[in-house]
Amino acid sequence: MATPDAVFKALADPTRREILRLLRSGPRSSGDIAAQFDSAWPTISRHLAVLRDAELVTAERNGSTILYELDTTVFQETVEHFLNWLNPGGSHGKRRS
Amino acid sequence: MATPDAVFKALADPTRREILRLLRSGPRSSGDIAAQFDSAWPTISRHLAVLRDAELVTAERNGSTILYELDTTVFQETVEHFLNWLNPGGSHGKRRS
DNA sequence: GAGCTAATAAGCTAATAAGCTAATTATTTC
DNA sequence: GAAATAATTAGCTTATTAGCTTATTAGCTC
Repeated sequence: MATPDAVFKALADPTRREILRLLRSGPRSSGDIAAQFDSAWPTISRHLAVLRDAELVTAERNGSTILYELDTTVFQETVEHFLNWLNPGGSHGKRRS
Repeated sequence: MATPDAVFKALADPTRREILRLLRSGPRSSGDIAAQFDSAWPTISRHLAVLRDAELVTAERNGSTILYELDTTVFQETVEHFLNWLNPGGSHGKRRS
């Protein structure tokens, strides 16, 4: 399992969140993703590595390209766990002691 | 509203998450919080400032001390918003419902 | 106001992370 | 195997952040 550190840190960058958003519509290749941004290709590649480490995306080679795919399970588990951890007895809605 | 940047960045540090955990049991003074950690007092004070900026805690002066209190609403809103944003058609609460 | 305590701000150092360009590793194609 | 394309890794620079120590602000007590 990815650590909360890795997950939250990965999400703290707007470019990376934008990459995740881009992947909502389906898997895309690294180059395809990089083409959507102004940053240089290697820069996006490194962002993708951070997202991979955090297990927010999965990468799979498909012939000559590598397809990245959104995976929200780790995020959801991290958040759920963290909410329970923060507010053990409580409701999930609003804080209400 | 605190930006997602601020919220996720604040949560990316284990010391800060531990501070939040500590505040589950109720409001505490800065000094009281700092006493629970090995780090120097000003260091914890700065972590608290980061948490304040992210609106994950609220600070209220109470006589000579300042009381910090956990506030989970921003976190919950950020996460909820982000999940919807990520997974527009999908379920929000629990994955697989 | 002087003295005391609680907390933050300022200033510094070391480590981490983002961005670039150039070089390297895979994979397909000829 | 050489050439071409896709993607990552390496190396560098700059900016941010965590940690410390010292200095300053805010409130209380006398």
